Amino acid sequence: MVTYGAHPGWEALGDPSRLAIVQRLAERPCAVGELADELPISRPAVSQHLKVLKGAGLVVDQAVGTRRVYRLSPVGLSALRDQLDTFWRRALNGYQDIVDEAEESS
Amino acid sequence: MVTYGAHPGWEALGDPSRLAIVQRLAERPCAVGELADELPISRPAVSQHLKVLKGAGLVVDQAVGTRRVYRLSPVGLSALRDQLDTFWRRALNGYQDIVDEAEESS
DNA sequence: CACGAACGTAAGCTACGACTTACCGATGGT
DNA sequence: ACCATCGGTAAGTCGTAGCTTACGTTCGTG
Repeated sequence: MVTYGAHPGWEALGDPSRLAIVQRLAERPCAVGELADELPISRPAVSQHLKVLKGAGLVVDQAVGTRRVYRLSPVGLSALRDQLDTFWRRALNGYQDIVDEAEESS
Repeated sequence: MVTYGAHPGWEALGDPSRLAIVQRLAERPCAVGELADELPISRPAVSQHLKVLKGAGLVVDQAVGTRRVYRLSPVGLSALRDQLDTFWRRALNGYQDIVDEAEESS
């Protein structure tokens, strides 16, 4: 298993179906059935994926009558965004800024 | 499976071991053996992960004598960065910019 | 020229995750 | 009160990703 203590959002976005769900939710908030209609998987499969995305803090849900509307969570996405931005910035300047000093975050 | 035509980088970063490798490479360029020493997996395992990361365009390798030094690829990371930034921005403003055009009725 | 170091690849095993069908609870309308 | 809709959960199957060991190859060094 070996969790490495990484943000669960990366594993959540690693699945193609979940990334597709996130892409749909980036366009508009959706109920479970709507997502299942647009995707080549069953509705329970979508439900399970949403559970993972919710556990990773990437989506939030809201009960509307008998339906549950899901939408993206800005706070959850910002964590991944910042980390990926760090990777990109480090790679961009050719590791120039590493020479001086190191500050760590576990 | 069902590829959805997504960027392969998401699946590449979805594995905890590969994310750990990327984190190490974000600090400094590394050879395969160096990464294997810092990680709880064997050297061939690291090699296979690097192959996936390279296929996704997230890392580039350079032969230095008998060693292969890997480092992050800015261009590969920027694609993921932009997409994740789009997700984040859409979620942040509460889908305000979508309301005008799209209208659904069931 | 031979030996060791560093790496990639092949083969094989194992475990986990993604998916399905079936079932059940909750909500809303008539 | 009844029924239909919507969604989460359980149980079970199956594919495949990830890991290891073993081997082949390249490069540098004595």
